[in-house]
Amino acid sequence: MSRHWLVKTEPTTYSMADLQRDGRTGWEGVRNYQARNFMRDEMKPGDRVLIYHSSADPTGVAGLARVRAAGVPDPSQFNRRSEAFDPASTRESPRWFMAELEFERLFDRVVTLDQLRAEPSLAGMGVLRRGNRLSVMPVTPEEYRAVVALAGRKARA
DNA sequence: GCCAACGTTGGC
DNA sequence: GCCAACGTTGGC
Repeated sequence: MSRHWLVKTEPTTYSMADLQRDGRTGWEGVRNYQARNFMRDEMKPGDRVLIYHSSADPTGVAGLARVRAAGVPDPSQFNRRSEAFDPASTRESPRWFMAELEFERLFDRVVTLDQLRAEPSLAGMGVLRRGNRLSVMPVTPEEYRAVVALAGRKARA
């Protein structure tokens, strides 16, 4: 059964528009064990993903992606020049894993944090929880659908 | 830039 | 295995 996810990114580092341009990307640099475990053990190809812009104006869900692959060793852990370099990790036994995400849709407007908070059906959503810092987390199918509904129809060309 | 929240590290 | 210090996240 396919699952649904929310992943955070700071758009000054990598934005939904960047994903649209690239088509797909490796979700590198996540260095939190819980987030890693989700990407290594629970994400599956085809899963749907909400892309959330944090430390942004406005903050909120900026679009949709799909999991192309999961449990992929994160190459940045081996890159000395990367901020995410991990000298303790080896290629034989990598510590960090990532997902590969595929662009699906850029929302016409960000579904803002305020909008998410105002939506009763999203009251239990992880990203709204106080003090939440997890950058990869599951969402329920209902939450996913509610966010897509808030984004509205795709504008006509 | 502030600061609350919380994960990680390391001394013991 | 405790827990204080420290670093990071992320909204404001």
